[in-house]
Amino acid sequence: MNRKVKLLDIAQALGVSTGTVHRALHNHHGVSPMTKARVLQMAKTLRYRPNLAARYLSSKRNLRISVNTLQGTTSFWDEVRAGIGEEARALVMENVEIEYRTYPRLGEGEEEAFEAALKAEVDGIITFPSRPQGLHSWMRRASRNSIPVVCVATDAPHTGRLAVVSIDTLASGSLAADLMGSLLRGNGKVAVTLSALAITEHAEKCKAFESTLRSLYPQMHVEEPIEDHDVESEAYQKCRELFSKHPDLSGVYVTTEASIPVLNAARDAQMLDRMTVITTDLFPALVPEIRSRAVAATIYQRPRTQGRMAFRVLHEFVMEGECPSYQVTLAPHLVMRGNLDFFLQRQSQESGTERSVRLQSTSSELTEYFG
Amino acid sequence: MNRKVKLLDIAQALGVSTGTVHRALHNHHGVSPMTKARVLQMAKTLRYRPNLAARYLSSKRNLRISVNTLQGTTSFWDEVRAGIGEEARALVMENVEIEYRTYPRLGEGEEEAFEAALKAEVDGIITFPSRPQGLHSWMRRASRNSIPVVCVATDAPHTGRLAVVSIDTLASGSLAADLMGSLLRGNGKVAVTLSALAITEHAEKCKAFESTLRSLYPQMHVEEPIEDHDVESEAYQKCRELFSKHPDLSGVYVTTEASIPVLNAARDAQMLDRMTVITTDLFPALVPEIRSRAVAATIYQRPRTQGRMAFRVLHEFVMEGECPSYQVTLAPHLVMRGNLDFFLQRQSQESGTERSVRLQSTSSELTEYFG
DNA sequence: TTGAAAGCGATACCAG
DNA sequence: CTGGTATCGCTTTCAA
Repeated sequence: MNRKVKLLDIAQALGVSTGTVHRALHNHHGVSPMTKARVLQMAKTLRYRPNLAARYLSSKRNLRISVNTLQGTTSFWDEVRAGIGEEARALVMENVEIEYRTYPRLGEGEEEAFEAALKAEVDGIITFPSRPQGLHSWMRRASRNSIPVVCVATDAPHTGRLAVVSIDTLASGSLAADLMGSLLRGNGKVAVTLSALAITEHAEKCKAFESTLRSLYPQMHVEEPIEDHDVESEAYQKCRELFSKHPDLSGVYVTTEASIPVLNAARDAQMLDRMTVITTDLFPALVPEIRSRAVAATIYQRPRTQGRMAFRVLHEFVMEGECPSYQVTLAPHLVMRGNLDFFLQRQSQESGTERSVRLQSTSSELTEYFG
Repeated sequence: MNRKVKLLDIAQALGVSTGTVHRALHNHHGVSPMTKARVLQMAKTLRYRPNLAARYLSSKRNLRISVNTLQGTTSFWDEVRAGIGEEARALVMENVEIEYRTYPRLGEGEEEAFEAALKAEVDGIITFPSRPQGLHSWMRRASRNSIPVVCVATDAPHTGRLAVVSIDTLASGSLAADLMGSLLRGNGKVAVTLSALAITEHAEKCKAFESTLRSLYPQMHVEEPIEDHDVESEAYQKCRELFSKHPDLSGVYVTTEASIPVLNAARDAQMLDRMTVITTDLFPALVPEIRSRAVAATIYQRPRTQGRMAFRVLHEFVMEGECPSYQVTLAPHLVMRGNLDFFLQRQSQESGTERSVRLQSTSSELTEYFG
């Protein structure tokens, strides 16, 4: 293995200066197309790769990235933001500023937040595209201005986004189906609730659930999915209707965070104790329901890890000019009463800022890492 | 936030040179105790933290770390090694040499491997302490020579090791118990197999399984654990005995990789189809068993992630002088027939070296990251 | 035991 | 458009 090739090598090979090489490589203005092409070519044949330490050391500029997410109405987005912050601290030392822009409800103010980020000329955006249609033109504009955008939790297709980080919907839905089927021993009628079929993520989970159930437990039956449009009362009402129409229903899979109204509906219909409920995410109100076995299991979407990955991907792209992966899909965790404490403990553990410092240096909490 | 404090700041504050400060900070020889103390003190009051980029850039030295693991008899250790390699490539650019030392069987040759690593004067060791007792004195010696050791998969207590990376045994055992209990609807007699009760990791899983089952499903009964001492024939024989003694056994939880002999024993005893089997790990021979539902679920121990984390922790310590966490425990993944393909796809996917390169630069596969 | 100074490789100027 | 060069903070070597 020869010595690493550096800017000077390619400069000398071409009889130009390192400055020129640098400008060519970063397509800065003021390089003749001719020399630029030659530099690019030579860089490739020499297999040049930049020394990141040197770049970081000499670079004055500091990254500004905007994190556009839902306000902390639920713990999910708080965790995502925490993950982003942790990874930022772990990966780089200073030179990264994170600007949080939050919006109060799904689709409410997210376009404004995105626009604000663009106006502020940030170097990158991490966003939860709750209404991809509305965001579409903004994201395309970002793409045109070559501002990288990473989606978390949900994808926004055809927007030129750099990457998505999300839980694998297929694995989620299929796991829920298999678990449901085996808990019910392959018999019975079950239902699925989701926010809206128009949301890719939910539709995919639902489809995976149905198809897995159909293929692995052919005797079981899945009712038409319930759309709650993220409105609690709607979820409650529609479930009540469902339950009265199907008093023999034996299971429900809630693909969204909105499991509480479903549980309440089942409880009020006095059907809860003979039903197997599988939910999504993990938040305080769900804990007692899991403990009491009202919820058989919940599919934990690892928000902290999603945040970490989103930052990591974005950072790697901005700093190194390359995206490690355009689609990061995580395996969901299954939480049941048995291992519930394990997850709760982690959540609380990382809220604190306990640190173990040996010498002097930065610190990063790795305990829940990859949780 | 003031400008970052650097070596020069400390030096000027003390009226010495940066060289002296550097030597004091790294307790190199040739610094008077007096100045050393002053430097250390000043560094602390000034809250000095080294600039890692600068350090990396100027440092000639390259890290050598030894990875001592079991030979690739099973896919588990291959995956662990792969994870280590990936993280090494992702985290640093060159300057890290990994020396793999493998031993053929549990406890066989691992002391020699460790000794060899010490002799080679590596900067750090990642090891699977299959027989902690035997390794004990070697590890203490490493500790005395301040060579950091990170354990993977199993801990080696009281050895002065820097950190452990492992799957949370409690979460594993409890999840298995809860799943077993709910699949069997809270009734029946079940058994646990393990390698040996002397191995902490196995004993913990077993204990967690028993206690969770007892508390959540008090009507169920757990037989005495079966110790197979990592010998396939022993596992098979003991299971045959178990099955003939308890023809009404309705479930088995295999806490180790040795699930195949258990399944064969159950099959030969013609009890497999009325038993619920929960296994550990995921390897080729297990795949058809999961597909055929001979195995209800397997607890995946995320070897690749364990490897990544082990490297990450070690690297962070060696480079930055501080350990992010002395105990990294990962949540296990539950794999059932429904989500099996998801995991298989990942495994194969990462074996390949598919890369997506945008500009020029290093690449790291993040797809399974945090898998 | 200490100080002074030469790099490390890329960035960002200022001249030409 | 291009070349030259100071600079980033730390490590390391050579003198003193």
